[in-house]
Amino acid sequence: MKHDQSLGSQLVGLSVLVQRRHAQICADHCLTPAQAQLLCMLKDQPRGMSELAGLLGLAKPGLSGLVDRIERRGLVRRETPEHDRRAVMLHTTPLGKETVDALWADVGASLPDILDVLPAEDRVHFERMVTAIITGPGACGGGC
Amino acid sequence: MKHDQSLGSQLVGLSVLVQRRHAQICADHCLTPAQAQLLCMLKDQPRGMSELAGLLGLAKPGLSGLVDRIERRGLVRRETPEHDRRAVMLHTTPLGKETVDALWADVGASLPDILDVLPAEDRVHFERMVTAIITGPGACGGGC
DNA sequence: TATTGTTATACTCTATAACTATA
DNA sequence: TATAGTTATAGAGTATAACAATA
Repeated sequence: MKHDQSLGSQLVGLSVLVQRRHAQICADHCLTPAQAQLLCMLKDQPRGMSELAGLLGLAKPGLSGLVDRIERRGLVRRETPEHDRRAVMLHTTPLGKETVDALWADVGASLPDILDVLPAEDRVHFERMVTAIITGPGACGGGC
Repeated sequence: MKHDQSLGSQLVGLSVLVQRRHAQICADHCLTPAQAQLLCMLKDQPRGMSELAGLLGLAKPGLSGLVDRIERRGLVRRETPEHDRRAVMLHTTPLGKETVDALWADVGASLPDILDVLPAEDRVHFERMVTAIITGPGACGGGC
């Protein structure tokens, strides 16, 4: 068996493969991957800008712009809590919720296709290992 | 065992994890991930712009700009073959070769850390499965 | 003074359309 | 006419620095 790539570069290859497909699915829903990730983190609870910037691994100005663009499209809404008028809580709108639900349904339905090359019992094993990796130490919450 | 995420979204999560680390390693070498991927594809052979655009999944104008930026830094060199003076062959310079070799050594050395949560025999199995996925149908050559 | 966010600026990546030079 | 690349333009993403408002 040929083995001319390091495990590191194979992981990058897998990641590129997944991200290309993911970007295509996002585009089908008129979203960018960054917007999809942001929406996903707001799906179940509103969050403040600083918290979100941390979760997404972004600097705050970058998040401000990201939020501007999807707020313009009516997918999220900025709200100022009374107890701290510096802060902003970000909520999804009903349209935003609907959009992100439809997106993740598609992601769940078509991304796992890339595992079709594996025999069924390997797919189950693979899934367990991926779960361990993304919930282990070093996980960044990026996948939402 | 809790299981509240689809396999699709877990794959995206893994991919985000890998890409964040990869982007950091690229930054340590003063490269963006797109530049790293381009250099990697030129590592062993010169290529034409159209071929590269296809391999990278880019439109040709996007590639022109990408090449401009790393050519300015002396990592690649445009060359016109005599037999077709419309064409451009892209070569890595010695500096480019050195840079990409150092980068991929670091990727190979530190990216596999994310698998430390798995027992050793699982890591071997995981690696075999990743190899199958990225060399299977649907593979895009993106990982280089 | 410290914290929360935004504005200003700049650069990279990427897309589409129009263009140039060569075949 | 068809092909190989480039230029023009635009929008998204992200970074740093400077700023405003509130605590």
